[in-house]
Amino acid sequence: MVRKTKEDAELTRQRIIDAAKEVFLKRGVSRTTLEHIALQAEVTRGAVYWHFKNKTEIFNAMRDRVILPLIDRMDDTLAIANLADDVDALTQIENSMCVTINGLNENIEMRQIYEIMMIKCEYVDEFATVLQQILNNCSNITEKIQLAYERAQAQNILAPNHTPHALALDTHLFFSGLLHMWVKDADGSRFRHQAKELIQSHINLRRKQIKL
Amino acid sequence: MVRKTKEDAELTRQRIIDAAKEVFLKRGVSRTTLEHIALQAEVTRGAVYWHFKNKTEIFNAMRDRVILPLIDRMDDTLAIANLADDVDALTQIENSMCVTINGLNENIEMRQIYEIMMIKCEYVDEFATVLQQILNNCSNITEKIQLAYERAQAQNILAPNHTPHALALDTHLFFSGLLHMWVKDADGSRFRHQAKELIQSHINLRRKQIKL
DNA sequence: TAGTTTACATACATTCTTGTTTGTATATAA
DNA sequence: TTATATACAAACAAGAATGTATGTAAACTA
Repeated sequence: MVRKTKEDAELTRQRIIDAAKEVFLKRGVSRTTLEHIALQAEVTRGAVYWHFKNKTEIFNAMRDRVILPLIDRMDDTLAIANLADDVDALTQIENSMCVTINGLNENIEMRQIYEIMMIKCEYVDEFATVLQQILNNCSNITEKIQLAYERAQAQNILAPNHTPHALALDTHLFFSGLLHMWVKDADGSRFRHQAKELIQSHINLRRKQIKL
Repeated sequence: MVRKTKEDAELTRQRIIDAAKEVFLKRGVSRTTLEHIALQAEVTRGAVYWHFKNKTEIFNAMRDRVILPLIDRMDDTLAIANLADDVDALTQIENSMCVTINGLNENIEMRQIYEIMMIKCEYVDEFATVLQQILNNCSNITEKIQLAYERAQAQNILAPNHTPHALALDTHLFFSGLLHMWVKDADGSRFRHQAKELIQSHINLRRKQIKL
């Protein structure tokens, strides 16, 4: 039997992405051949070439599976709308970071794809554009964090003598480093188990101390 | 003419490493072939195979050129010996980070090799061990930073309510993120130009505020 | 100064990948 | 119900890349 229904076809497409993810993780993106992916997906290269133009397209499809939802969630957590709730702006920032860490902890796929993107992919040629997207994303997030810090300042919960801009950059770099280490620390002995404490302590450093 | 003197041979060895660096940067480590490297070095693959067993060995040789000296320099800056000078422990930490940023600013080769290691290399198989080395290095640096924070505490220049351990991890993650962004921000528009200010502000956040 | 080793260049064999082409059974649309 | 497009499998062709084997002239050594 060859021809499948549209639903079946979409299913194989997803299985190819799944397969690619597994192989990318094991062998790195560059060393992965379409044959590897096809084998893992239990189809032939014919199927792979039918659904995707090349490896880059598969990579992007895989990436979209986690990146798009994630950005949304971070945005949500940092949104001004949440001001209505009882969380202050600093807690908002803390939560926005914890949301991502939670995602990594609970969602195996997200963990895998992050690992691929961070240490199993070379950002050259076609992949250089991905890097630009990542950088743009960083700018966006930093801006939103800065807005949150400004709100924190207005709420008078921020330790004095620091500008929201500098704080936002510092937080973003901290978080960026945390994500990298979280991913690299595969056995979880160094960073993973204390990620949340690190985030808390990072935010507490910025909180105005209550005078006794 | 074929046979060269020992000095000449060492020279071609270095030229091969130089060439590898250039090609790695352009094409990524995986996509680089020994033929590419040979061409860039204006030798044949025969010469490359004479000096190196394979691509991994070239990569490691390249890596050693910057990693080994760098670790030494960071260690020096954080060393207790410097206590004799007039720099306090927090300034020591600040300096240790600035030393690396300075290196990146001034040393093209260091910049290039960092870029290769961070975004142009896939850490799988033989390269997985490199990742472990990097992680170990991170632990060492964090420990030394922690010691410096403990000294800062003893010097009574540290803001209260924060443990040296947490501060050290936070600083290390910040710095790790900074390095990553510094490298990714190739056009220098986002991070490179303000790296030092970011470091300063990161350290100032920890400094006990002088009471007015 | 003759033999040996070095520092490569050249040539070869093999395997891996890729992209394309062709074939085909079956959904689906008209 | 028939024509066409779909969703693949299978085969093909061509080029890359690797590792090794062989050749060789000059440097070094005894």
